[in-house]
Amino acid sequence: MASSIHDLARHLNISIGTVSRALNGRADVNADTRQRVLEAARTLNYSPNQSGRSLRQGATHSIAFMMQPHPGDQQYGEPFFIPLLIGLQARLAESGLDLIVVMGAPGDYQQERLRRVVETRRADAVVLAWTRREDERIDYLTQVGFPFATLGRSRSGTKSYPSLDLDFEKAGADAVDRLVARGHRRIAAIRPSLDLNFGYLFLAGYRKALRRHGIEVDPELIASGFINEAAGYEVTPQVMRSKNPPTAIIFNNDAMALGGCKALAEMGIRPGHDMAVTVIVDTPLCRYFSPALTAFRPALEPMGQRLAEMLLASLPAFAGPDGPRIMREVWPLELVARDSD
Amino acid sequence: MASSIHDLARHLNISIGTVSRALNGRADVNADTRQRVLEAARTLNYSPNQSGRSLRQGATHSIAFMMQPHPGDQQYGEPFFIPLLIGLQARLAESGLDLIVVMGAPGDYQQERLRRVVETRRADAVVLAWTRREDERIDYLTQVGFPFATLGRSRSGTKSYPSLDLDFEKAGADAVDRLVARGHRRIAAIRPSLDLNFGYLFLAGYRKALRRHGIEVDPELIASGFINEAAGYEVTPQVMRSKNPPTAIIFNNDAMALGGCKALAEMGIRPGHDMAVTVIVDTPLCRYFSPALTAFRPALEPMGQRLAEMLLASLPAFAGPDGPRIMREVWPLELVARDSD
DNA sequence: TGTGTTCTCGTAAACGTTTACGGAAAAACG
DNA sequence: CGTTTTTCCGTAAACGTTTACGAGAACACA
Repeated sequence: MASSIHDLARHLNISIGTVSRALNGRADVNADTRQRVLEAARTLNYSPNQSGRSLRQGATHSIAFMMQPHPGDQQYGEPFFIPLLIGLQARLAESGLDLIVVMGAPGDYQQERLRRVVETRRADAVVLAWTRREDERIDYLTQVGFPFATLGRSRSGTKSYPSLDLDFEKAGADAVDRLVARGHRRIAAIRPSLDLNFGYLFLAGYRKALRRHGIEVDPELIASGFINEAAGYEVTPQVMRSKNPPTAIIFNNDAMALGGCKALAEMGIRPGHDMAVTVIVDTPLCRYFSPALTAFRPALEPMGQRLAEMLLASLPAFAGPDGPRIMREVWPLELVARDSD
Repeated sequence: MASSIHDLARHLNISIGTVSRALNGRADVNADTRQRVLEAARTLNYSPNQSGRSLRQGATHSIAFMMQPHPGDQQYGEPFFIPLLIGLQARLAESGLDLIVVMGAPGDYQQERLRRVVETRRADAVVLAWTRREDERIDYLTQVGFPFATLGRSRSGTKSYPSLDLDFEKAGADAVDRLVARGHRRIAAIRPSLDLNFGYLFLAGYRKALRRHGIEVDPELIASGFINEAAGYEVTPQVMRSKNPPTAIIFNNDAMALGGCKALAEMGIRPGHDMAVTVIVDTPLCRYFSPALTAFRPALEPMGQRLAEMLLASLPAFAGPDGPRIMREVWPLELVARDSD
C-alpha cells in the first residue's frame, strides 16, 4: 500500500539517492529528473515515512503541547487553549512542523508524560502551559537540555527559554482601579489554588492597586480553589461571610465566576445589581452570560502564533541567519466592559 | 545524552540482540543477564528510540485523536471531549499506547490533516469524533484500509469499524415526553447545522415523540446553527417569532443553550419560569447556570475507556485470542432534572 | 559414548530515510 | 585538443531498533 522511496527509484530506474535529493529540493539534481520524480511521487501516492526520516535526522518534525487536568479539575481550562492551539498549529505548519497535543492523566502534573515524550524522542520541542511559580517541568527540561517554550512565566529555570505571558498583574490592578473608580472599596479576589503563576501575578496586581488607593488588603476577601465551577461555587460564600462583605468580586477565571455567580444567585444577590463582578480571562461564556460579564480579553490566536515563532527562533535548526534567540514577551489583556459591574 | 541499545551492549560486553531480547521480555535470555541488562538500562537512563522501533516494527505505538473546529466555531465543543480523552488515554496507556491529539485548521474538516497522519504513518489508528451523516473521513480511511474507530455513527463506510455512540434519538424523544407530560405542546428544537449525525438523531427522536403524542411537527419551531454561543443567540429569536411561539425549547448543545438563554433574557423571558429549557448534552455549564439546566448526561470518561477497548479489540496486534472483533455500541444519556423546565 | 534436546547468545539483515563521497559525463576555458 | 570546472548521479553508510537463523554449550537420556 504505502510506497517508499525505493518504489519511486525502481519505477524511474534511478537510484534512491537521487530520488531523495529531488524530493528534498537539493540543488544537485537535474531539473528534468526532478520533474519526473515529483510526478512519480504524485502518481504513486508517495509520502515519506516519518519514522525513517526521524531516525536518520534525529528530528521528529513535531512539537508537543502538554495538556493535562489539574487535580480536581476535569476541564483543562480548554476554552482558553483552543484558539491558542489554532495559532500555534498554523505557525508551526508553515515551517513543516506538526503540532501534537499529549494528554496526561489527571493529577501527576505531567512529569511522567513529559519524561516519556522527551526520552522516547517523540517531539523536537515542547510547549508548556499553566506554568507554576516553581515548575518542576521547567527544571527537568533545562536539566536534560530539551528545547521548550512556555506560555506563562516561572521562577524556575535559568530564564534561558522563550516565554510568552499575559500581564495578569496589570489586569488585576486595572480591575481594581475600575471598581474603585466606580465607588467600590470592599473588593474580593477569587483565584486558583495551587501555585499557578498567573494566580500569583493577578493577586500581586490586586494588592498593589488596593494599596495605591489606600485600601487595606483584607485576607477575608481573598479565597482560592481549583479552576472550575465547583470551586467557584464553594469558595464564593466564604468571602460573603466576611464581617464586612464585599461589594465587588474579581474572579481569576470564567469557570470560577460561573460557579460563583450561582452561589450569589442562591443568596439572592444579582451580579450587576447587588454585586459588581469582573473576570480576568474572557471567554465566550463571559459574553453570553446574563448579565454579560466584564472581563479582560487576551489575543489568544495571535499569541499562539507568536509563541510558535518564539520557539522556532530559539531552535538552531529553524533560527534565522543570526542564530537562535531567546525571546520573552508579556502581552496585555484588553478590558471588555459589559454589564456585570 | 541519549543512550542507545548499543551503549548498553558495549557496557555489558554482550550483543545488542541479547540486550533487545532482554528488554522486550523474550524467553530466550538467561535470567541473570536479563537482570544485568535491566539494571544497566536504569543506570544508563536508557529508553528506546521511538523512531527506531517504529521503523523496524512498522508501528508507531500511538493512536491519533482528530480534533478540529467546525467552520465558524472557535471552540471545538471541548468541554465535551476532555473527559472522553481522559478515558481514552487511560485505557490506551494500559496497552502501551500513546494518545496524541492532532489539531486541524478550522474549516477544512480534517481531511488534509487526516491524510497527513495516515500517509506519514504517525499513528497506528485514529479515532474520529463528530461524525457526520455522510463522512468523507470514514470513506477515506476505509478506502485506504487504515484502522479507526468513531465516536458517533454515520451512513458512510461499510460499518466495518468499531463505533460508540450516544442514543441521541432516545434523548430527543425523552426530552419531548418529559415536556409534554408537564403540559407543553409547543416545543422548539435547536440543533446544529451541518450534517453532524447527532443532530439528525436528536431531531428524529424529537419528531417521532411529537407524533406519538399527536402533536404536529411545526417547521417554524425548528432552527439550526453552528454549535456555539453566537449561533444560539442568533437562532433562538427565530423560533420565538413564530406565529404560535413555543413554551419550551430543547437545545442540542450547552453552548447554543447559553446563547439562547441570553437571547431569551433580552426578551424578558426567564428560563424555568416563562419558558422550559432542556439541553441534550450536559456539561458543568448546565449545572452551574442560573437556573440550573435540565440536561441529558453522557458517561464520558467510561465511554472513552470503552472506545479505546473497542478500537484495540479491532486491531489484530491487540485483539484477544479469538482474533479481531468489530463492536458497535450505543450508550444511553441519563436525564438530570434541574430547574429550567 | 552417542544422540537428541534445551538454553542462551551472537550475527546480520531489515525497516525508510538522508547524505558524504566520489566518479563519469558534459561543459567551459585556454 | 588538453585541462579544469560544473553538473548530475550512484554507492554505501548510518540512524536505533527487532528478529530470523544458526551455533555452541550444557544437559538429558539411552
